Amino acid sequence: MSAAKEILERLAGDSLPDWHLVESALRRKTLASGECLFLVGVAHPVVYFVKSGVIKMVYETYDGDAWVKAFAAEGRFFASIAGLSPGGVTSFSAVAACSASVESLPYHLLDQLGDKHPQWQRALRKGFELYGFRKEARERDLLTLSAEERYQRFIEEYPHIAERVTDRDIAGYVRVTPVALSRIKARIKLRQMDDRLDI
Amino acid sequence: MSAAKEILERLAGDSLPDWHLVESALRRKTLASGECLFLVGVAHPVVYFVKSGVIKMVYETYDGDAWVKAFAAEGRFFASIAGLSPGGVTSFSAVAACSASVESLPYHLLDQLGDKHPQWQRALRKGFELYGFRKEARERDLLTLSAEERYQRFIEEYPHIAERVTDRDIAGYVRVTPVALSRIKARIKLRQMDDRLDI
DNA sequence: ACCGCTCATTAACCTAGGTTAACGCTGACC
DNA sequence: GGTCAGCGTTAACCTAGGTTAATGAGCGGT
Repeated sequence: MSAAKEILERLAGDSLPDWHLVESALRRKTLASGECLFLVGVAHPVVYFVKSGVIKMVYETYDGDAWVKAFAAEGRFFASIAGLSPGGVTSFSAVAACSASVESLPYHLLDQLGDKHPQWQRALRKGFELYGFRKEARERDLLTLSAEERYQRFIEEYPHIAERVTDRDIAGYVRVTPVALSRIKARIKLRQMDDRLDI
Repeated sequence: MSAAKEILERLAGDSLPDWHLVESALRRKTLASGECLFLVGVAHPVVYFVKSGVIKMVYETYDGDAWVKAFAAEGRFFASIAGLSPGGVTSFSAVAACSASVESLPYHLLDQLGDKHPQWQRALRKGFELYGFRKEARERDLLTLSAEERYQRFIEEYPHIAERVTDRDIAGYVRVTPVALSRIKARIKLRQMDDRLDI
């Protein structure tokens, strides 16, 4: 059975009708590390589901830095919400942070299914609710934690992602430069050694 | 006509049935500046609508700083998404940033209306979609802009809020200390004077 | 085996912002 | 009218992180 279906039905709390429509619209794509799924600033009303690997969503600034908005690993849906609504364009790019495979689905199909079946509308609503919940947490981390705390939390919370992406990308997620991240790691290691000596 | 109703029906793209249920569940509350609507860490499945004034949503850290997650002014809905789901607790506090009046609505009513009427489910979904869109923008600002840029963007984008809340709260939103914000303002003013002399 | 690439680390220097403290202003409350 | 508390500003000092550059390790391509 499709992993995506299972996740959506858990969201809806119900079985989802017309799944065959999803099945036939679904496109599978395999990506090498560094390969781009979509670029910032384009109309792209598509929702993705990660089958394997890690996708990073990045904001590129005018002066060439790339900050990592979020990672999506196996079992996660993602999309640029700004790029979903008619006339909207994506607000970030999506790039494979390691070799990955994804499934894609045109958003208008989900929208139609939502209008047709309350179960689907509910699944979508719960999906956005969950998205809002996650964004709240990310916003809180960016507002209230120091760079070092954000790094520590990231590797504790997402070890399965941390071990597969480069330190450079982790730095982009923590919102420091790779140089600063290297210093932070050295600082933590030093402190751990001190702690051991203190016993 | 209720301003909240108008906004919700625009989201749904349709008229909303059973509005009388909302009408009779709605509670109005007036708040003096600094008065608290709800505290962090409590079960609070309530959605608010701002009739007048400005509400600030704040994260309190263990060492006593208060960072401003967001402001909500007239015409905005808000809630702690984490506090909406059964068993969840609010992830921030809501406090009046100036004298304000709000309407409140138990979330379970909206949830029920959503299960009962597709128009409501759609309104809720669109509401969360909009919330996600806003959170995406906030996250991007925190990730890609400097403190000074965040301040400039805030006063340009929300002048009607900036003029009514304290600099202290603006600093909390921009994610700097009040002292640093004062320096930033001085820096900007100095540059503007230089610009004028350069003509 | 060699080249060339990207990545992680380290050092040196610089800057923005945090911290603490002092000062003046305003507005609420006796 | 006097007192007090909170706010915004400024100054002095400190620290975390940005910037630039050099170094070395790993690795795919030839």
